[in-house]
Amino acid sequence: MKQRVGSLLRERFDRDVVLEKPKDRSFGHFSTPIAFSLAKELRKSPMVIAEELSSSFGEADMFSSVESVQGYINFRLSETFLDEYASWVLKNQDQFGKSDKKEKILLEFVSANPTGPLHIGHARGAVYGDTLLRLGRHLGYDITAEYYVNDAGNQIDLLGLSIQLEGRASILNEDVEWPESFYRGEYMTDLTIKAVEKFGKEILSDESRQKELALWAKESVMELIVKTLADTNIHFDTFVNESSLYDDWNRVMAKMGEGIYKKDDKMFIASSLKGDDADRVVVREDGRPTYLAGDIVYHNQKFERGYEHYINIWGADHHGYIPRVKAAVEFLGYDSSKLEVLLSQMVSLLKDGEPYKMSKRAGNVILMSDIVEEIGSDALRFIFASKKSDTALEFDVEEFKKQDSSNPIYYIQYAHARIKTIISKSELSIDEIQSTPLKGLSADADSLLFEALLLAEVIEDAFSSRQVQKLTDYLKSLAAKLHKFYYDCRIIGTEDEAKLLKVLEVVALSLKTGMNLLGIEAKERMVRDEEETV
RNA sequence: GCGUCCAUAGCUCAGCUGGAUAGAGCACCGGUUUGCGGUACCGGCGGUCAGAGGUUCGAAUCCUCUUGGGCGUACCA
Repeated sequence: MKQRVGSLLRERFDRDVVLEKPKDRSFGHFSTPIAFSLAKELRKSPMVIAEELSSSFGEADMFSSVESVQGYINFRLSETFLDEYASWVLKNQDQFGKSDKKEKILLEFVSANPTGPLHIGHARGAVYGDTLLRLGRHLGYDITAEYYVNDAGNQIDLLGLSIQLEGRASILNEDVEWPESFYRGEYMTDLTIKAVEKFGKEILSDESRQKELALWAKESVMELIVKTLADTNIHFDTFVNESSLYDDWNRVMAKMGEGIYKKDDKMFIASSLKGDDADRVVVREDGRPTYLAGDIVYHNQKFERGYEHYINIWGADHHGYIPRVKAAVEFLGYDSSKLEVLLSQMVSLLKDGEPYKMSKRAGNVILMSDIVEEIGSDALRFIFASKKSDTALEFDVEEFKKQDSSNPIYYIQYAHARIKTIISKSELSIDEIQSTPLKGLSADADSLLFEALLLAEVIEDAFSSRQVQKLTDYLKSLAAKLHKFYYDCRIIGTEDEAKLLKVLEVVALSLKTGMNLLGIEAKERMVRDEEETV
């Protein structure tokens, strides 16, 4: 819609035209301040220019009016145009807001270590990534959702050791010496019990079997992670294990060419040549690779698989890694601008006003699965999707647990359910409603319809700017308009019933499409939760 | 120190390809259609957009500096 208006104006004026939403809908559907920017070169006042330009439009079927007001040019779309679009959308519901993008994108997100369950911080990145995935696919992009499993290195050794220690302490009742860092928490107790069931108690005291134990535990933790994600409607296409990448090690190092060098028996990446603060160790003296080594082989593998664009979603605490990985990509001979790293900022929690420090090793974490269980996947997804991902977010767990109408998800779902209810109450058939021409709509109905049709623009904007909160904001505002309209305007039994229901159909479709893109269920009927009746 | 993200209403946050009077929710106060779900709607209260310069016809939005915070600055992941 906006694209069509935009391209029409571009042809007309032979330049890009800024199109915006007028502050007040009574001005029209779109407006442009172009007269202000033309004022200087034409040496005329903006008012005069706007006046001339607007009167030059005359008869264009897209617009019912083009007016100049104080230098702005305001466009009002014709009812014919809006009706055609509305009718098309209702006939082709699953096409609403789709586009014909083709690019192949590899989207990597979550990638939490397989050493423990997902916590609330992971949940944010997971929701952000999955929402982008849904938006992108809707627009036609060919996106692969990938999870990188760090199943090599220290943390895996530590996982095996932690289970042994836990078992020796709690099952064999030995006095054990705890190292400085180790994994603990409820899941470790469960894992240890399961490990003993599977392997017998002997494995707890046999240091040589630590690796075996760790690899088994890793699989078990991954199952847990996958289940938690699935409970939030998040699914991955591919999982890449870090451990599987090292067969390629020598070839990749050779490919790095001058980007890699040996010094003091260690291997370094010359990342300082590519804008990093310093060169980084890739292989230690004892031959063990560092964390960065995995990322180098992994990114090489990604680029060899051949996508047009790569998106990584990382926790913001990893932002220092961006220059290193980009440097590696360049040394490998690829265009690092194809790699886009998006950061998901920290989530800090309060509990009853007190800071709640998250630390996986301490075992004192808020688990994603617990929150999903408490407030449901829909609310969790909505809350994270509605906050800019690169801004730190703080909230009180207690408040997060509330399940009343202060949660905007209920507000939006109620709007959708209200429409479905009223349509079921009407005696008109769906066909009668959808085939009614939209003529002579009130200003409010016209405005509501227009707003609902804007979904397509919102989806495109939200994805291309990677700002998924634009969609939640839009849905909140559309729901608010619906509720207000519903309150102000009687529908059933009026002579406008068919037209108005058609408008509401479009609103419902827009809300439903938007919610589905957020991975949220659009309810047909709201059922009040069983409250504890006192 | 350096890098990076940020600072908008009492609280949580939108708005930032520069544009018409800076928005929403929560909280607080007061109201609501002889009608379709009151899980709704309306009004009030509340802002030197951290501060200072600059660019511009026009700045919350762009640039510089200052202040105050989060995160990073590992041969940890």
